Amino acid sequence: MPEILEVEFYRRSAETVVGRPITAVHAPDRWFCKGGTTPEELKTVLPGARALELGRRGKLLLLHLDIGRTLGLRFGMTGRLIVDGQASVDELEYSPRRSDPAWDRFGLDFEGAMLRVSDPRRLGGVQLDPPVERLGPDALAISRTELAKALQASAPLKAKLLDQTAVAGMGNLLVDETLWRAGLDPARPARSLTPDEVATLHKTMRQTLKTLLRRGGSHTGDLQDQRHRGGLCPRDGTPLSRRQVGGRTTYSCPRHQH
DNA sequence: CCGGATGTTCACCT
DNA sequence: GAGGTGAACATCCG
Repeated sequence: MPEILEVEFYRRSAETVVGRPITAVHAPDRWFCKGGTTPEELKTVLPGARALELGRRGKLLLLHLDIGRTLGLRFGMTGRLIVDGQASVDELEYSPRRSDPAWDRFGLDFEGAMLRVSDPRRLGGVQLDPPVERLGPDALAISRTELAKALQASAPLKAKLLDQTAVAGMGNLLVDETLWRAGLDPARPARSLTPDEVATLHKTMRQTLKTLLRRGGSHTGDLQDQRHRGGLCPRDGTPLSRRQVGGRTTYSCPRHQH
């Protein structure tokens, strides 16, 4: 997916629909409707409603509607939000360049605007009143204290950062980039971090998200070009370690990440 | 041809 | 309960 940065771009690009009434609902894929939400319900509830504002919690995009309901959009790994027929994030590595209309899993028409979720692999989804409370603090807003609390676990540091109920928004690329910059070993038990290390991680995470947001996305990290077998640490030239941590392929520098 | 890829959920173990 | 693993989703790429 889109990790938190891409979803933030989606949120911004979709601002254009605020205040406009929904005129039509496209929900051709029942499987894409999650958590008890059905195409029939969406087509009954949504027409006529207006978006009051757009929100986001981690990777979950939220349309707060004037009918007291909230529509949640998830993008999985390959989902894209298309606004007014134009993809808002062009360089989504694992999405095909051109979007096939057959991959439109959900869409809303507004007066003078439209949204489409194009998702080849169908890993995303749409849900009315999604359980936002199950997500941890948003990675772009989390405090040091909240981060420290999220790391009170024996699981690997990386696993907790990927756990959306602990911290919402971090994905595989952002976690590897952040831990590489912070000099922290992804496999360390989360709760083994000292208060100083938590402070460093917090500062580094904020700086990393800010920088990569400015650069244009999760794939613009300094580590990105070396995320392959035989890759070298951009900082010290050491061959990178490649292993599974928290169930995901993980690149880290054995020399400067501890 | 095969493996793996910015993700989440669930079943099934330990 | 916590944590780990593998499957499922479906397409593209090296």
